[in-house]
Amino acid sequence: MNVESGLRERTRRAVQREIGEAALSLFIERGYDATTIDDIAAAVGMSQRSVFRYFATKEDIVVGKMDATVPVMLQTLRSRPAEEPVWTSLRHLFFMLDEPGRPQTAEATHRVLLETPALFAAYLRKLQLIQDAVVEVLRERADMAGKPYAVDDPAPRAVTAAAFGCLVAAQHAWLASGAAGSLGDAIDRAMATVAPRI
Amino acid sequence: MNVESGLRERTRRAVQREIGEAALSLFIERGYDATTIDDIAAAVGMSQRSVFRYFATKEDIVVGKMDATVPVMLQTLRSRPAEEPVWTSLRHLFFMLDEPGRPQTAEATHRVLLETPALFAAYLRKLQLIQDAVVEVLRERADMAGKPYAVDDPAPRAVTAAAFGCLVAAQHAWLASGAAGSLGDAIDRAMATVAPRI
DNA sequence: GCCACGGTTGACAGTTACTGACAGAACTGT
DNA sequence: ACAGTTCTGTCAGTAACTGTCAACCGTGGC
Repeated sequence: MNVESGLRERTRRAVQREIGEAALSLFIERGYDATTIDDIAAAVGMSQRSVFRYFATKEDIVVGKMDATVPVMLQTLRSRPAEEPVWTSLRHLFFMLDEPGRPQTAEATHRVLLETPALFAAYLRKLQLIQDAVVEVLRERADMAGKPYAVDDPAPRAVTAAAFGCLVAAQHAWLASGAAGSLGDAIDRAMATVAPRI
Repeated sequence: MNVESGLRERTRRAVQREIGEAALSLFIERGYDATTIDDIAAAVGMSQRSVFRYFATKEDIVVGKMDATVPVMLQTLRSRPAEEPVWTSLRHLFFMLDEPGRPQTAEATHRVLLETPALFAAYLRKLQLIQDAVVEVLRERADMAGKPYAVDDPAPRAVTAAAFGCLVAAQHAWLASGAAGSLGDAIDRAMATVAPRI
């Protein structure tokens, strides 16, 4: 039994998912701060202690699921052609954030995420961690293309930060517009206003 | 007696400053998480309750002082010529972050700020709040220059986010280099790698 | 069918960041 | 000196965590 697919691991993920969905409903319904861990535990019929066995922190119940998308994002980035402009490659990272499947809850989720101070802060920090991983891949990519960045060259980090900044700006703009149109279009518009100097 | 300069207000700021400095020393010395509010209160000889009368949260002891720089930043931005490229104007916002006067503590402060998860998250969120104010001024500026942004144009927010992203990237790069050179130079290098599409 | 075992769970106690209430001390303007 | 405001410490309470431990439960060996 490897780590990936044991029964234990599967049930664990199922429980985690169930807690996450119940918690998100409560957060959307009555607000993040007004929802206690005990409320969430009661909603899924377990003790507070057990909820903390599945999520390290309350914020993690919302932003923790982003960890799962990181390997996919990195794989996406690695699979892009080496000659493609960096900005284009970075834009492809954000396609998976376009929340396929639940159009009506996407807005409510975004609202809770961006408008709850504690959650928004946790989200921004998580994005920074993702950026660290992305920068590493960008460096790999430049190495393989025969044009490695100097170790102290801030370019990959700065360009990545600019792209993620555009992402957050797009999410804000999209929410402000009442979630009119697709989030993907909002990201496109935001990223069209800035570009790396090649 | 107006709000600005009464004796009460001055002593209040003095106490706030004293708490801030004592807390920062402790954070640098033994780490943010390992320092309790009671430790800080004891260091300045007051009760825990009183510390919370000067700072809303523990993170605020570190990032709260940024609030004071916001009006200055906005004034700086407003005083820039309207024809100046936005990117140049934004770069001028960051000059005041170059920490004049305390070169050796600047590195330690940055390290605590960027390497303590809770603090880093609070810092990123604070930067977002500053960005909101900056975006407003950019819109004012465009209005007065006779070329207003459309209400749903993500450009000012995206460009601002990109600039602040470069700032954070520069801070990371500067720290990673062991604080070699000035932070201002690091910001220049980071911002040189990206530019708005005019 | 039974038992040993690793992982899971709930109950409990403890720490820490915060908040509200209140009474007394200190300070301010007159 | 007095009245009103502000500051302060104390106390009690909430909520997010964390460690501990005994009971429980599904899996595999016999």
